[in-house]
Amino acid sequence: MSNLDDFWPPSSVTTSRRGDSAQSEHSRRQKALSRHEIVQVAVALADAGGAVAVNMRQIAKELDVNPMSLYWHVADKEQLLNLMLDAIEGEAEPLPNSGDWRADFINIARQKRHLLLRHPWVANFISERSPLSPNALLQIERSLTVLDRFRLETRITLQILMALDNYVTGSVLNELREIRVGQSPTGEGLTPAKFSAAMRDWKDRLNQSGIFNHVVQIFDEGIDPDSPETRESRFEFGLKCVLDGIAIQLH
Amino acid sequence: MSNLDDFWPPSSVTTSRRGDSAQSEHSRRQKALSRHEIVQVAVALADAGGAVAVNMRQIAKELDVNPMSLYWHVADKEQLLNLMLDAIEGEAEPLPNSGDWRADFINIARQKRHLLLRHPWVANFISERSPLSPNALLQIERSLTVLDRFRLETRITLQILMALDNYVTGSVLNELREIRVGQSPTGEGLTPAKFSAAMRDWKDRLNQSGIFNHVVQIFDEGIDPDSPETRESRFEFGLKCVLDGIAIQLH
DNA sequence: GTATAGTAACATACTATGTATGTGAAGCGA
DNA sequence: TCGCTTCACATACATAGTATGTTACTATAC
Repeated sequence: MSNLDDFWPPSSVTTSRRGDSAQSEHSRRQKALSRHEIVQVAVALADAGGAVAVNMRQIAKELDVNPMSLYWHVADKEQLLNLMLDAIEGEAEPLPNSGDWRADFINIARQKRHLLLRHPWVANFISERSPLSPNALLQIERSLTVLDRFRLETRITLQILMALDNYVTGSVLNELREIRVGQSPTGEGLTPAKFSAAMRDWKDRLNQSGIFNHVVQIFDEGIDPDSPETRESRFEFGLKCVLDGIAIQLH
Repeated sequence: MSNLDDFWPPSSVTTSRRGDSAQSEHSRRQKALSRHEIVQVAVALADAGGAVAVNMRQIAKELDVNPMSLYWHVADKEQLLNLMLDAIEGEAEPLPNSGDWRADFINIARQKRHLLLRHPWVANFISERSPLSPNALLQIERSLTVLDRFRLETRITLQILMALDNYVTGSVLNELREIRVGQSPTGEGLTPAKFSAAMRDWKDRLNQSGIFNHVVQIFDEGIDPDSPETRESRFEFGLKCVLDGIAIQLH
Protein backbone atom coordinates (compact mmCIF):
# COMPACT_ATOMS: atom_id res chain seq x y z
CA MET A 1 0.00 0.00 0.00
CA SER A 2 1.95 3.02 1.15
CA ASN A 3 4.20 3.84 4.00
CA LEU A 4 4.24 7.26 5.52
CA ASP A 5 8.01 7.25 5.29
CA ASP A 6 7.92 6.77 1.59
CA PHE A 7 8.17 10.47 1.13
CA TRP A 8 11.23 11.15 3.19
CA PRO A 9 14.38 11.69 1.22
CA PRO A 10 16.75 8.74 0.92
CA SER A 11 19.53 8.29 3.46
CA SER A 12 22.11 10.19 1.52
CA VAL A 13 21.35 13.00 -0.86
CA THR A 14 23.56 12.92 -3.88
CA THR A 15 24.04 15.93 -6.04
CA SER A 16 23.11 14.60 -9.42
CA ARG A 17 25.72 15.24 -12.06
CA ARG A 18 25.43 12.56 -14.67
CA GLY A 19 25.13 12.49 -18.39
CA ASP A 20 27.16 15.48 -19.44
CA SER A 21 30.73 14.81 -18.44
CA ALA A 22 32.16 11.99 -20.51
CA GLN A 23 34.21 9.66 -18.35
CA SER A 24 35.90 6.29 -18.41
CA GLU A 25 33.44 4.80 -20.81
CA HIS A 26 32.42 1.41 -19.56
CA SER A 27 34.35 1.22 -16.32
CA ARG A 28 31.56 1.89 -13.88
CA ARG A 29 28.77 4.35 -14.24
CA GLN A 30 28.92 7.97 -15.09
CA LYS A 31 27.96 9.57 -11.83
CA ALA A 32 25.29 9.90 -9.25
CA LEU A 33 21.73 8.91 -9.92
CA SER A 34 19.10 10.52 -7.75
CA ARG A 35 15.66 9.66 -6.54
CA HIS A 36 14.25 12.86 -7.96
CA GLU A 37 15.64 12.06 -11.38
CA ILE A 38 14.11 8.59 -11.29
CA VAL A 39 10.70 9.93 -10.36
CA GLN A 40 10.84 12.50 -13.13
CA VAL A 41 11.65 9.90 -15.73
CA ALA A 42 8.97 7.59 -14.42
CA VAL A 43 6.36 10.32 -14.66
CA ALA A 44 7.48 11.21 -18.17
CA LEU A 45 7.24 7.59 -19.21
CA ALA A 46 3.80 7.26 -17.70
CA ASP A 47 2.59 10.42 -19.41
CA ALA A 48 3.84 9.16 -22.73
CA GLY A 49 2.99 5.48 -22.56
CA GLY A 50 0.49 5.02 -19.78
CA ALA A 51 0.76 2.94 -16.67
CA VAL A 52 2.21 -0.06 -18.44
CA ALA A 53 5.19 1.96 -19.59
CA VAL A 54 6.27 2.39 -16.00
CA ASN A 55 8.55 -0.53 -15.39
CA MET A 56 11.93 -0.70 -13.81
CA ARG A 57 13.79 -1.85 -16.90
CA GLN A 58 12.36 0.90 -19.03
CA ILE A 59 13.14 3.57 -16.49
CA ALA A 60 16.65 2.23 -16.17
CA LYS A 61 17.17 2.22 -19.90
CA GLU A 62 15.99 5.80 -20.09
CA LEU A 63 18.56 6.76 -17.49
CA ASP A 64 21.19 4.56 -19.06
CA VAL A 65 21.57 2.59 -15.91
CA ASN A 66 21.26 -0.99 -14.78
CA PRO A 67 17.72 -1.79 -13.64
CA MET A 68 18.86 -2.88 -10.23
CA SER A 69 20.61 0.40 -9.63
CA LEU A 70 17.24 2.02 -9.18
CA TYR A 71 16.72 -0.01 -6.06
CA TRP A 72 19.42 1.89 -4.29
CA HIS A 73 17.33 5.04 -4.45
CA VAL A 74 13.88 3.58 -4.21
CA ALA A 75 12.66 0.75 -2.03
CA ASP A 76 10.44 -0.86 -4.61
CA LYS A 77 7.97 -0.05 -7.32
CA GLU A 78 5.26 0.65 -4.79
CA GLN A 79 7.25 3.46 -3.29
CA LEU A 80 8.12 4.79 -6.70
CA LEU A 81 4.45 5.01 -7.59
CA ASN A 82 3.72 6.87 -4.39
CA LEU A 83 6.49 9.29 -5.16
CA MET A 84 5.17 9.79 -8.66
CA LEU A 85 1.73 10.65 -7.37
CA ASP A 86 3.16 13.07 -4.87
CA ALA A 87 5.30 14.64 -7.57
CA ILE A 88 2.38 15.49 -9.80
CA GLU A 89 0.32 16.78 -6.89
CA GLY A 90 3.13 19.24 -6.49
CA GLU A 91 2.46 20.62 -9.94
CA ALA A 92 -0.63 22.51 -8.84
CA GLU A 93 0.03 26.21 -8.52
CA PRO A 94 -1.02 27.69 -5.21
CA LEU A 95 -3.83 29.98 -6.45
CA PRO A 96 -4.61 32.41 -3.64
CA ASN A 97 -7.95 32.39 -1.88
CA SER A 98 -10.22 35.08 -3.17
CA GLY A 99 -12.69 35.13 -0.31
CA ASP A 100 -15.36 33.85 -2.68
CA TRP A 101 -15.70 30.21 -1.72
CA ARG A 102 -17.52 29.27 -4.87
CA ALA A 103 -14.94 30.80 -7.17
CA ASP A 104 -12.18 29.17 -5.18
CA PHE A 105 -13.79 25.76 -5.33
CA ILE A 106 -14.30 26.11 -9.04
CA ASN A 107 -10.63 26.89 -9.47
CA ILE A 108 -9.59 23.98 -7.31
CA ALA A 109 -11.88 21.63 -9.18
CA ARG A 110 -10.73 22.73 -12.61
CA GLN A 111 -7.14 22.59 -11.59
CA LYS A 112 -7.52 19.06 -10.36
CA ARG A 113 -9.33 18.08 -13.52
CA HIS A 114 -6.55 19.38 -15.69
CA LEU A 115 -3.96 17.71 -13.55
CA LEU A 116 -5.65 14.36 -13.98
CA LEU A 117 -6.23 14.83 -17.67
CA ARG A 118 -2.56 15.66 -18.06
CA HIS A 119 -1.54 12.50 -16.23
CA PRO A 120 -4.14 9.90 -17.19
CA TRP A 121 -2.16 7.04 -15.65
CA VAL A 122 -3.10 8.33 -12.22
CA ALA A 123 -6.46 6.69 -12.65
CA ASN A 124 -4.81 3.30 -12.51
CA PHE A 125 -3.32 3.97 -9.13
CA ILE A 126 -5.42 6.25 -6.95
CA SER A 127 -7.74 3.53 -5.85
CA GLU A 128 -5.19 1.79 -3.69
CA ARG A 129 -2.75 4.39 -2.58
CA SER A 130 -2.75 6.59 0.49
CA PRO A 131 -3.78 10.17 -0.17
CA LEU A 132 -1.52 11.43 2.59
CA SER A 133 1.57 12.42 0.70
CA PRO A 134 3.05 15.82 1.51
CA ASN A 135 1.86 17.57 -1.60
CA ALA A 136 -1.58 15.99 -1.33
CA LEU A 137 -1.88 17.29 2.20
CA LEU A 138 -0.91 20.69 0.94
CA GLN A 139 -3.87 20.57 -1.41
CA ILE A 140 -6.17 19.51 1.38
CA GLU A 141 -4.88 22.31 3.54
CA ARG A 142 -5.59 24.72 0.75
CA SER A 143 -9.17 23.51 0.38
CA LEU A 144 -9.73 23.69 4.10
CA THR A 145 -8.82 27.34 4.26
CA VAL A 146 -11.49 28.18 1.70
CA LEU A 147 -14.21 27.39 4.21
CA ASP A 148 -12.46 29.08 7.10
CA ARG A 149 -14.82 31.96 7.52
CA PHE A 150 -17.85 29.75 7.88
CA ARG A 151 -16.54 28.26 11.12
CA LEU A 152 -18.24 24.96 10.47
CA GLU A 153 -17.94 21.78 12.42
CA THR A 154 -14.88 19.97 11.17
CA ARG A 155 -17.02 17.03 10.23
CA ILE A 156 -19.19 19.17 7.98
CA THR A 157 -16.22 20.88 6.42
CA LEU A 158 -14.74 17.54 5.51
CA GLN A 159 -18.00 16.29 4.09
CA ILE A 160 -18.26 19.30 1.85
CA LEU A 161 -14.70 19.03 0.65
CA MET A 162 -15.01 15.38 -0.09
CA ALA A 163 -18.32 15.77 -1.88
CA LEU A 164 -16.61 18.15 -4.23
CA ASP A 165 -13.46 16.13 -4.59
CA ASN A 166 -15.36 12.92 -5.16
CA TYR A 167 -17.35 14.47 -7.92
CA VAL A 168 -14.21 15.74 -9.61
CA THR A 169 -12.43 12.43 -9.32
CA GLY A 170 -15.35 10.47 -10.64
CA SER A 171 -15.91 12.83 -13.52
CA VAL A 172 -12.35 12.83 -14.70
CA LEU A 173 -12.10 9.08 -14.39
CA ASN A 174 -15.10 8.85 -16.59
CA GLU A 175 -13.63 11.31 -19.05
CA LEU A 176 -10.40 9.41 -19.17
CA ARG A 177 -12.24 6.24 -19.89
CA GLU A 178 -14.09 7.87 -22.74
CA ILE A 179 -10.89 9.26 -24.17
CA ARG A 180 -9.16 5.92 -24.02
CA VAL A 181 -12.06 3.95 -25.40
CA GLY A 182 -12.46 6.50 -28.15
CA GLN A 183 -8.91 6.22 -29.33
CA SER A 184 -8.63 2.58 -28.40
CA PRO A 185 -6.83 0.29 -30.80
CA THR A 186 -9.35 -2.31 -29.59
CA GLY A 187 -7.08 -5.23 -30.02
CA GLU A 188 -6.32 -4.81 -33.66
CA GLY A 189 -6.37 -1.38 -35.27
CA LEU A 190 -9.94 -0.19 -35.50
CA THR A 191 -10.49 2.55 -38.04
CA PRO A 192 -13.15 5.18 -37.42
CA ALA A 193 -15.19 3.69 -40.25
CA LYS A 194 -15.00 0.26 -38.74
CA PHE A 195 -15.85 1.72 -35.38
CA SER A 196 -19.04 3.41 -36.47
CA ALA A 197 -19.98 0.26 -38.33
CA ALA A 198 -19.56 -1.66 -35.11
CA MET A 199 -21.65 0.95 -33.36
CA ARG A 200 -24.42 0.61 -35.89
CA ASP A 201 -24.31 -3.14 -35.52
CA TRP A 202 -24.45 -2.82 -31.78
CA LYS A 203 -27.38 -0.45 -31.99
CA ASP A 204 -29.27 -2.85 -34.21
CA ARG A 205 -28.89 -5.58 -31.70
CA LEU A 206 -30.21 -3.30 -28.97
CA ASN A 207 -33.08 -2.26 -31.16
CA GLN A 208 -34.16 -5.82 -31.63
CA SER A 209 -34.09 -6.54 -27.95
CA GLY A 210 -36.81 -3.94 -27.38
CA ILE A 211 -35.79 -3.14 -23.84
CA PHE A 212 -33.29 -0.43 -24.66
CA ASN A 213 -35.59 2.20 -26.07
CA HIS A 214 -33.98 5.18 -24.38
CA VAL A 215 -30.48 4.04 -25.12
CA VAL A 216 -31.31 3.46 -28.75
CA GLN A 217 -32.78 6.92 -28.96
CA ILE A 218 -29.53 8.40 -27.80
CA PHE A 219 -27.69 6.47 -30.45
CA ASP A 220 -30.17 7.76 -32.98
CA GLU A 221 -29.73 11.36 -31.98
CA GLY A 222 -26.11 10.86 -32.83
CA ILE A 223 -24.87 12.55 -29.69
CA ASP A 224 -21.13 12.31 -29.38
CA PRO A 225 -20.38 12.30 -25.70
CA ASP A 226 -16.66 12.17 -26.35
CA SER A 227 -15.88 15.50 -27.96
CA PRO A 228 -13.77 17.70 -25.72
CA GLU A 229 -16.39 20.46 -25.61
CA THR A 230 -19.07 18.01 -24.60
CA ARG A 231 -16.83 16.61 -21.90
CA GLU A 232 -15.96 20.01 -20.55
CA SER A 233 -19.50 21.31 -20.45
CA ARG A 234 -20.61 18.12 -18.81
CA PHE A 235 -17.97 18.61 -16.15
CA GLU A 236 -19.05 22.17 -15.57
CA PHE A 237 -22.69 21.17 -15.39
CA GLY A 238 -22.07 18.61 -12.68
CA LEU A 239 -19.77 20.96 -10.87
CA LYS A 240 -22.53 23.53 -10.82
CA CYS A 241 -24.92 20.99 -9.36
CA VAL A 242 -22.53 20.04 -6.59
CA LEU A 243 -21.73 23.63 -5.74
CA ASP A 244 -25.42 24.56 -5.71
CA GLY A 245 -26.01 21.73 -3.31
CA ILE A 246 -23.13 22.86 -1.12
CA ALA A 247 -24.40 26.42 -1.17
CA ILE A 248 -27.62 25.22 0.41
CA GLN A 249 -25.63 23.65 3.22
CA LEU A 250 -23.78 26.92 3.80
CA HIS A 251 -27.09 28.82 3.93
CA MET B 1 -9.50 -2.08 -24.49
CA SER B 2 -12.80 -3.77 -25.13
CA ASN B 3 -14.52 -5.18 -28.13
CA LEU B 4 -18.24 -4.94 -28.50
CA ASP B 5 -18.30 -8.60 -29.40
CA ASP B 6 -16.75 -9.56 -26.12
CA PHE B 7 -20.16 -10.12 -24.70
CA TRP B 8 -21.52 -12.49 -27.26
CA PRO B 9 -21.62 -16.10 -26.22
CA PRO B 10 -18.81 -18.31 -27.49
CA SER B 11 -19.24 -20.23 -30.72
CA SER B 12 -20.61 -23.34 -29.13
CA VAL B 13 -22.52 -23.41 -25.92
CA THR B 14 -21.62 -26.37 -23.81
CA THR B 15 -23.87 -27.62 -21.13
CA SER B 16 -21.61 -27.67 -18.16
CA ARG B 17 -21.53 -30.95 -16.30
CA ARG B 18 -18.21 -31.29 -14.60
CA GLY B 19 -17.03 -32.06 -11.13
CA ASP B 20 -19.64 -34.44 -9.90
CA SER B 21 -19.41 -37.54 -12.00
CA ALA B 22 -16.17 -39.35 -11.37
CA GLN B 23 -14.69 -40.59 -14.60
CA SER B 24 -11.53 -42.03 -16.06
CA GLU B 25 -9.31 -40.29 -13.59
CA HIS B 26 -6.39 -38.83 -15.40
CA SER B 27 -7.22 -39.73 -18.96
CA ARG B 28 -8.33 -36.37 -20.25
CA ARG B 29 -10.55 -33.96 -18.41
CA GLN B 30 -13.75 -34.53 -16.60
CA LYS B 31 -16.25 -32.76 -18.78
CA ALA B 32 -17.26 -29.46 -20.25
CA LEU B 33 -15.98 -26.19 -18.95
CA SER B 34 -18.03 -23.11 -19.72
CA ARG B 35 -17.43 -19.43 -20.11
CA HIS B 36 -20.01 -18.65 -17.48
CA GLU B 37 -18.29 -20.91 -15.00
CA ILE B 38 -14.96 -19.26 -15.65
CA VAL B 39 -16.36 -15.80 -15.12
CA GLN B 40 -18.01 -16.85 -11.88
CA VAL B 41 -14.80 -18.26 -10.51
CA ALA B 42 -12.87 -15.20 -11.60
CA VAL B 43 -15.31 -12.91 -9.83
CA ALA B 44 -15.18 -15.05 -6.71
CA LEU B 45 -11.40 -14.93 -6.74
CA ALA B 46 -11.40 -11.19 -7.21
CA ASP B 47 -13.87 -10.69 -4.39
CA ALA B 48 -11.74 -12.77 -2.09
CA GLY B 49 -8.26 -11.75 -3.09
CA GLY B 50 -8.52 -8.53 -5.02
CA ALA B 51 -7.45 -7.78 -8.53
CA VAL B 52 -4.11 -9.56 -8.19
CA ALA B 53 -5.86 -12.83 -7.44
CA VAL B 54 -7.36 -12.83 -10.90
CA ASN B 55 -4.83 -14.69 -12.97
CA MET B 56 -5.27 -17.45 -15.44
CA ARG B 57 -3.31 -20.05 -13.52
CA GLN B 58 -5.24 -19.44 -10.34
CA ILE B 59 -8.58 -19.58 -12.09
CA ALA B 60 -7.54 -22.79 -13.80
CA LYS B 61 -6.43 -24.34 -10.54
CA GLU B 62 -9.75 -23.44 -8.99
CA LEU B 63 -11.55 -25.20 -11.83
CA ASP B 64 -9.08 -28.06 -11.79
CA VAL B 65 -8.16 -27.43 -15.36
CA ASN B 66 -5.07 -26.63 -17.33
CA PRO B 67 -4.49 -22.88 -17.59
CA MET B 68 -4.52 -22.95 -21.36
CA SER B 69 -7.91 -24.60 -21.44
CA LEU B 70 -9.44 -21.33 -20.40
CA TYR B 71 -8.41 -19.83 -23.69
CA TRP B 72 -10.82 -22.02 -25.50
CA HIS B 73 -13.71 -20.24 -23.86
CA VAL B 74 -12.26 -16.79 -23.50
CA ALA B 75 -10.13 -14.84 -25.97
CA ASP B 76 -7.76 -13.37 -23.44
CA LYS B 77 -7.62 -11.83 -20.03
CA GLU B 78 -8.93 -8.54 -21.33
CA GLN B 79 -12.12 -10.15 -22.45
CA LEU B 80 -12.43 -12.03 -19.21
CA LEU B 81 -12.22 -8.78 -17.27
CA ASN B 82 -14.90 -7.26 -19.45
CA LEU B 83 -17.10 -10.23 -18.83
CA MET B 84 -16.49 -10.00 -15.12
CA LEU B 85 -17.56 -6.38 -15.04
CA ASP B 86 -20.66 -7.15 -17.02
CA ALA B 87 -21.46 -10.04 -14.73
CA ILE B 88 -21.50 -7.93 -11.61
CA GLU B 89 -23.49 -5.18 -13.28
CA GLY B 90 -26.08 -7.87 -13.74
CA GLU B 91 -26.36 -8.30 -10.00
CA ALA B 92 -28.35 -5.12 -9.55
CA GLU B 93 -32.00 -5.85 -8.96
CA PRO B 94 -34.33 -3.92 -11.24
CA LEU B 95 -36.06 -1.75 -8.63
CA PRO B 96 -39.18 -0.31 -10.23
CA ASN B 97 -39.51 3.41 -10.85
CA SER B 98 -41.65 5.06 -8.23
CA GLY B 99 -42.41 8.26 -10.09
CA ASP B 100 -40.41 10.19 -7.52
CA TRP B 101 -37.19 10.96 -9.35
CA ARG B 102 -35.30 11.83 -6.23
CA ALA B 103 -36.19 8.63 -4.45
CA ASP B 104 -35.33 6.63 -7.55
CA PHE B 105 -31.96 8.30 -7.93
CA ILE B 106 -31.18 7.70 -4.29
CA ASN B 107 -31.95 4.05 -4.77
CA ILE B 108 -29.85 3.82 -7.87
CA ALA B 109 -26.96 5.58 -6.20
CA ARG B 110 -27.06 3.43 -3.09
CA GLN B 111 -27.37 0.29 -5.12
CA LYS B 112 -24.34 1.19 -7.17
CA ARG B 113 -22.42 2.05 -4.04
CA HIS B 114 -23.13 -1.30 -2.50
CA LEU B 115 -22.27 -3.06 -5.69
CA LEU B 116 -18.87 -1.42 -5.78
CA LEU B 117 -18.22 -1.97 -2.11
CA ARG B 118 -19.04 -5.63 -2.59
CA HIS B 119 -16.59 -5.91 -5.48
CA PRO B 120 -13.75 -3.58 -4.61
CA TRP B 121 -11.53 -4.88 -7.40
CA VAL B 122 -13.72 -3.06 -9.89
CA ALA B 123 -11.91 0.12 -9.00
CA ASN B 124 -8.78 -1.28 -10.60
CA PHE B 125 -10.46 -1.75 -13.93
CA ILE B 126 -13.20 0.77 -14.63
CA SER B 127 -10.81 3.47 -15.73
CA GLU B 128 -9.88 1.73 -18.95
CA ARG B 129 -12.80 -0.38 -19.94
CA SER B 130 -15.78 0.41 -22.09
CA PRO B 131 -18.99 1.02 -20.13
CA LEU B 132 -21.09 -0.41 -22.93
CA SER B 133 -21.59 -3.95 -21.81
CA PRO B 134 -25.15 -5.31 -21.99
CA ASN B 135 -25.86 -5.15 -18.30
CA ALA B 136 -24.30 -1.71 -18.01
CA LEU B 137 -26.55 -0.47 -20.76
CA LEU B 138 -29.47 -1.92 -18.89
CA GLN B 139 -28.56 0.23 -15.91
CA ILE B 140 -28.27 3.30 -18.10
CA GLU B 141 -31.64 2.56 -19.61
CA ARG B 142 -33.08 2.31 -16.17
CA SER B 143 -31.67 5.67 -15.14
CA LEU B 144 -32.91 7.29 -18.30
CA THR B 145 -36.48 6.28 -17.64
CA VAL B 146 -36.42 8.04 -14.30
CA LEU B 147 -36.29 11.41 -16.02
CA ASP B 148 -38.83 10.49 -18.67
CA ARG B 149 -41.63 12.70 -17.52
CA PHE B 150 -39.47 15.85 -17.58
CA ARG B 151 -39.08 15.62 -21.36
CA LEU B 152 -35.65 17.22 -21.23
CA GLU B 153 -33.19 17.64 -24.04
CA THR B 154 -31.22 14.45 -24.32
CA ARG B 155 -28.01 16.36 -23.70
CA ILE B 156 -29.33 17.67 -20.39
CA THR B 157 -30.63 14.30 -19.35
CA LEU B 158 -27.24 12.77 -19.92
CA GLN B 159 -25.50 15.54 -18.03
CA ILE B 160 -27.72 14.99 -15.03
CA LEU B 161 -27.25 11.26 -15.07
CA MET B 162 -23.53 11.52 -15.37
CA ALA B 163 -23.25 14.14 -12.67
CA LEU B 164 -24.89 11.69 -10.33
CA ASP B 165 -22.98 8.68 -11.52
CA ASN B 166 -19.67 10.48 -11.39
CA TYR B 167 -20.27 11.51 -7.82
CA VAL B 168 -21.12 7.96 -6.84
CA THR B 169 -18.12 6.49 -8.59
CA GLY B 170 -15.73 9.01 -7.11
CA SER B 171 -17.14 8.58 -3.63
CA VAL B 172 -16.91 4.84 -3.60
CA LEU B 173 -13.44 4.87 -5.08
CA ASN B 174 -12.45 7.10 -2.25
CA GLU B 175 -14.15 4.86 0.27
CA LEU B 176 -12.43 1.84 -1.11
CA ARG B 177 -9.11 3.54 -0.82
CA GLU B 178 -9.76 4.38 2.77
CA ILE B 179 -10.80 0.86 3.53
CA ARG B 180 -7.72 -0.60 1.92
CA VAL B 181 -5.32 1.87 3.43
CA GLY B 182 -6.94 1.30 6.81
CA GLN B 183 -6.45 -2.43 6.76
CA SER B 184 -3.24 -2.23 4.77
CA PRO B 185 -0.44 -4.56 5.78
CA THR B 186 1.80 -1.68 4.66
CA GLY B 187 4.64 -3.86 3.54
CA GLU B 188 5.29 -5.62 6.79
CA GLY B 189 2.47 -6.22 9.25
CA LEU B 190 1.47 -2.94 10.80
CA THR B 191 -0.39 -3.29 14.09
CA PRO B 192 -2.98 -0.69 15.06
CA ALA B 193 -0.67 0.52 17.79
CA LYS B 194 2.18 0.93 15.38
CA PHE B 195 -0.13 2.67 12.99
CA SER B 196 -1.32 5.31 15.39
CA ALA B 197 2.26 5.82 16.46
CA ALA B 198 3.16 6.44 12.87
CA MET B 199 0.24 8.82 12.62
CA ARG B 200 1.43 10.76 15.64
CA ASP B 201 4.89 10.93 14.21
CA TRP B 202 3.50 12.14 10.93
CA LYS B 203 1.43 14.76 12.67
CA ASP B 204 4.43 16.05 14.56
CA ARG B 205 6.31 16.54 11.35
CA LEU B 206 3.43 18.51 9.92
CA ASN B 207 3.17 20.57 13.04
CA GLN B 208 6.74 21.64 12.77
CA SER B 209 6.35 22.67 9.17
CA GLY B 210 3.84 25.32 10.22
CA ILE B 211 1.97 25.32 6.93
CA PHE B 212 -0.48 22.57 7.74
CA ASN B 213 -2.49 24.22 10.47
CA HIS B 214 -5.89 23.04 9.33
CA VAL B 215 -4.73 19.54 8.64
CA VAL B 216 -3.09 19.28 12.01
CA GLN B 217 -6.26 20.48 13.64
CA ILE B 218 -8.15 17.62 12.05
CA PHE B 219 -5.62 15.17 13.37
CA ASP B 220 -5.99 16.75 16.77
CA GLU B 221 -9.74 16.42 16.78
CA GLY B 222 -9.15 12.74 16.32
CA ILE B 223 -11.73 12.39 13.61
CA ASP B 224 -11.76 8.93 12.17
CA PRO B 225 -12.85 9.27 8.59
CA ASP B 226 -12.72 5.54 8.06
CA SER B 227 -15.45 4.16 10.26
CA PRO B 228 -18.34 2.73 8.26
CA GLU B 229 -20.88 5.13 9.72
CA THR B 230 -18.70 8.09 8.87
CA ARG B 231 -18.26 6.83 5.36
CA GLU B 232 -21.94 6.22 4.88
CA SER B 233 -23.05 9.57 6.21
CA ARG B 234 -20.43 11.27 4.10
CA PHE B 235 -21.78 9.49 1.06
CA GLU B 236 -25.31 10.54 1.88
CA PHE B 237 -24.25 14.10 2.49
CA GLY B 238 -22.63 14.45 -0.88
CA LEU B 239 -25.51 12.64 -2.52
CA LYS B 240 -27.88 15.16 -1.02
CA CYS B 241 -25.78 18.00 -2.39
CA VAL B 242 -25.76 16.56 -5.87
CA LEU B 243 -29.49 15.89 -5.84
CA ASP B 244 -30.24 19.35 -4.50
CA GLY B 245 -28.22 20.77 -7.35
CA ILE B 246 -30.03 18.60 -9.85
CA ALA B 247 -33.38 19.63 -8.38
CA ILE B 248 -32.56 23.22 -9.23
CA GLN B 249 -31.97 22.21 -12.83
CA LEU B 250 -35.32 20.44 -12.94
CA HIS B 251 -37.09 23.56 -11.54
C1' DG C 1 -18.64 -50.76 -37.72
C1' DT C 2 -14.84 -47.22 -39.62
C1' DA C 3 -13.44 -42.67 -41.39
C1' DT C 4 -13.55 -37.84 -40.80
C1' DA C 5 -14.14 -33.40 -38.86
C1' DG C 6 -15.00 -30.57 -35.28
C1' DT C 7 -14.54 -29.60 -30.19
C1' DA C 8 -12.11 -29.20 -26.06
C1' DA C 9 -8.26 -29.96 -23.08
C1' DC C 10 -3.23 -30.61 -22.46
C1' DA C 11 1.98 -29.67 -22.54
C1' DT C 12 5.76 -26.98 -23.69
C1' DA C 13 7.90 -22.92 -24.04
C1' DC C 14 8.70 -17.88 -24.79
C1' DT C 15 8.43 -13.22 -23.04
C1' DA C 16 8.01 -9.48 -19.75
C1' DT C 17 8.17 -8.12 -15.31
C1' DG C 18 9.59 -7.27 -10.15
C1' DT C 19 13.19 -8.11 -7.30
C1' DA C 20 16.52 -11.19 -4.06
C1' DT C 21 21.19 -11.75 -3.74
C1' DG C 22 26.06 -11.34 -4.20
C1' DT C 23 29.93 -8.70 -6.22
C1' DG C 24 32.82 -4.90 -7.18
C1' DA C 25 34.48 -0.38 -7.80
C1' DA C 26 34.89 4.61 -6.53
C1' DG C 27 35.43 8.08 -2.86
C1' DC C 28 36.94 9.45 1.57
C1' DG C 29 38.29 9.87 6.44
C1' DA C 30 41.69 7.66 9.62
C1' DT D 1 47.42 2.68 3.16
C1' DC D 2 43.36 0.60 5.35
C1' DG D 3 38.73 0.05 5.53
C1' DC D 4 34.02 1.89 5.56
C1' DT D 5 30.39 3.83 3.04
C1' DT D 6 28.10 4.59 -1.26
C1' DC D 7 26.36 3.13 -5.34
C1' DA D 8 26.31 0.52 -9.71
C1' DC D 9 26.47 -4.07 -11.94
C1' DA D 10 25.36 -9.05 -13.11
C1' DT D 11 23.06 -13.19 -12.31
C1' DA D 12 19.09 -15.47 -11.33
C1' DC D 13 14.41 -16.63 -9.76
C1' DA D 14 9.35 -16.35 -9.51
C1' DT D 15 5.16 -15.02 -11.45
C1' DA D 16 2.56 -13.29 -15.00
C1' DG D 17 0.14 -13.83 -20.07
C1' DT D 18 -0.13 -16.48 -23.88
C1' DA D 19 1.73 -18.52 -28.78
C1' DT D 20 2.07 -22.86 -30.57
C1' DG D 21 1.55 -27.66 -31.45
C1' DT D 22 -0.60 -31.98 -29.94
C1' DT D 23 -3.85 -35.19 -28.32
C1' DA D 24 -8.05 -37.10 -27.04
C1' DC D 25 -12.96 -37.30 -26.97
C1' DT D 26 -17.56 -36.95 -29.85
C1' DA D 27 -20.73 -36.67 -33.30
C1' DT D 28 -21.75 -37.41 -37.95
C1' DA D 29 -21.13 -39.66 -42.65
C1' DC D 30 -20.16 -43.44 -45.08
